[in-house]
Amino acid sequence: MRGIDVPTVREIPPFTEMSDACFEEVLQMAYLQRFPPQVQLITEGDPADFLHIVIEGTVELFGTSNGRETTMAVLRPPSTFILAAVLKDAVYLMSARTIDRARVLMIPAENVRHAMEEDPAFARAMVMELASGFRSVVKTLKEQKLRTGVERLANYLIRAHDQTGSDGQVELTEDKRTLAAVLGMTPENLSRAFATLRAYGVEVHGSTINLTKMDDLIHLAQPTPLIDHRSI
Amino acid sequence: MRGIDVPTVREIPPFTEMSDACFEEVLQMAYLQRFPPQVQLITEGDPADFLHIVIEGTVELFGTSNGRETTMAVLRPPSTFILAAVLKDAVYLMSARTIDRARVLMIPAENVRHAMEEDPAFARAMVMELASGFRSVVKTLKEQKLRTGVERLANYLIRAHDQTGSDGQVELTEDKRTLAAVLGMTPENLSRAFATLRAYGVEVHGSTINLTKMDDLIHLAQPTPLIDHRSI
DNA sequence: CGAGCCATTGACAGAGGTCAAGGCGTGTGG
DNA sequence: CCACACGCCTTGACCTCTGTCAATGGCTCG
Repeated sequence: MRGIDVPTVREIPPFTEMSDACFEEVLQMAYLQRFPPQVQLITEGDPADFLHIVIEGTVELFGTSNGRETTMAVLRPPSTFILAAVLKDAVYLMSARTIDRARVLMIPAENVRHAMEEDPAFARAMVMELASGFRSVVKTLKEQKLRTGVERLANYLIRAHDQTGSDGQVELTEDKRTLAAVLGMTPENLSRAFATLRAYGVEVHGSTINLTKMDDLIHLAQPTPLIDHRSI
Repeated sequence: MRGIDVPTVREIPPFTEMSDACFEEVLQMAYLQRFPPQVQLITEGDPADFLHIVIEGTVELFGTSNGRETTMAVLRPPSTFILAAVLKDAVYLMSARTIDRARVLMIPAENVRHAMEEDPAFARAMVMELASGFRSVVKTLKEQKLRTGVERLANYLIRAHDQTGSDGQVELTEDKRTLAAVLGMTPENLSRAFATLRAYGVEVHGSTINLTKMDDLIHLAQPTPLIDHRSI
């Protein structure tokens, strides 16, 4: 293994319950690499040679077709990505690039598949990871098809609010350009969506957002655990 | 097992490589049920008690929120659905209803998870199924976000054409109302999309479609294996 | 033959993208 | 210290895509 802080990696979900022998073997051929912002890590259509795990920083998954581009997900640690492609020994369906400076652990696909054969606990963890990923994409698709842009923004703010202080204030963790991509709209449209939400007590001061009429906002957003509850 | 034609079930992908003992045990508690058209099989938000496998007929997965509804997928045999919810012992994220008359095999979630622990071949088949499902949803999301309605229809016709005779003729396997749902648009919009495609050699005669200018149609549709290739 | 469903078409409205212009803050260089 | 340039965000005008509502025509089935 190259450049790896072993104890840190050992605490990341897919590895916590792994046998020592398999852990050793998997890390044997793995890389831990640092990347500057805006570096493309993988390209859709390429064979899936490595399983990727975000250890630090932020990574964006995106898709392209017909000259258009769309953000599929934004990942923060600890997140595994392109697991399905690795298991099926297929090509990547999405591309990935860093947003922040980031550290990414890369494990050869071969070793991942082998470790799953050998170590039932690791296999179970990977299956759970895959199932969670599946459900995430389903929620994203539901959100995309069932909500307007304004509603997606409102629900995003409510989620961010619940996950942090819940004190009526939200600090955006990404610039608005990126937030627009996450929410599946253009930056211009995001500005308009914020303007629309002013009537629902959403006050924008740079990257700080105050929510002064939570009841009104929730009434507009209609959050549901079947879309908004991350990790269910 | 109740009402099950054992040899038939044995030939369905997840069961082909299963050990006899596990196969017996799984089927022990399973139901094979017949349903008339338009019957709701599962409801989003309910706990995932059974893994479902479509043996015959057509099943639609759909999602609801805020009084709106959207089709997530249309399944034909042999298709497993809601596998992720079963593995995570979570609630359904989608609802399901029959379109046709259908036969569905239902296996208690408990037994599925137990069989995966006991039978590595079955576990592997289930993981492959889950990974394939994941990639399907990703493709659906990409198609939804990157293509207009007209483009989605054009690509659907090209896929249908390639999968059947490839003789310039396509026979629609569902009524247009359902096709519109599959493509994520209203029936009115589907009609207009067909009208738009007339200029690209698409001639509609009831449920028979003639494609007389494949080159033009392909040029418009810009198909890509990373969205359109089913089972990659 | 009539009821009812489906598909089609037209008119309209809303959501969202594109293009262009301008404001504001930050940082750099004179 | 100020001037300028650059990037990001915002705003306005406009257009496309899509959904909604309503009316019509065709088909099937009782």
